[in-house]
Amino acid sequence: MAFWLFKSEPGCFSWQNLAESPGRTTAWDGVRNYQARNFMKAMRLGDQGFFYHSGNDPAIVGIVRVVREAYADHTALDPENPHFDPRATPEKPIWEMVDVQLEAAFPQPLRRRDLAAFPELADMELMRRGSRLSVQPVSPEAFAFICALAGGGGRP
DNA sequence: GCCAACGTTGGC
DNA sequence: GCCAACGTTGGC
Repeated sequence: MAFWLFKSEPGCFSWQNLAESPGRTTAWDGVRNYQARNFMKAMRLGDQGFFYHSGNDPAIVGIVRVVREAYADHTALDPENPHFDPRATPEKPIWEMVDVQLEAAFPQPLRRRDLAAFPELADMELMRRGSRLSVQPVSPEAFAFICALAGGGGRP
């Protein structure tokens, strides 16, 4: 079992929607970065990940679970889609996505600036200055540590 | 809004 | 293959 972190801009993808309809499946599409894509390809059914909102006062707001492993991201083929990639073809879609479901919403969002105070989390990719990776691995230790901080919200 | 850091592109 | 220019991300 591996652990991950999914980054989303508030407004771009609604955590609210996800939180209000448990069991709803969401395709994590639109990722156009090779490193992030490769992490998604490495995801396995049942893997868990943090849902992170960037933007103003960025925070981890909960946990999602991978319910479908990587498959072609068809939004790359759609010229109307903001994430359209002219290089993508049905035979070679280039980009992939996974499906996730809400696992737990934290009672309170864990703000990045609060998390930054913990030396235990200093090695997280998220804490690296200038890090822009939108899908990233999280160590089991960091995952458990943050879940414990969240208190009751989630479990590793 | 600012700006540092990043990934990608393209000329050579 | 190098690297400068560019557009974008994301924390503040």
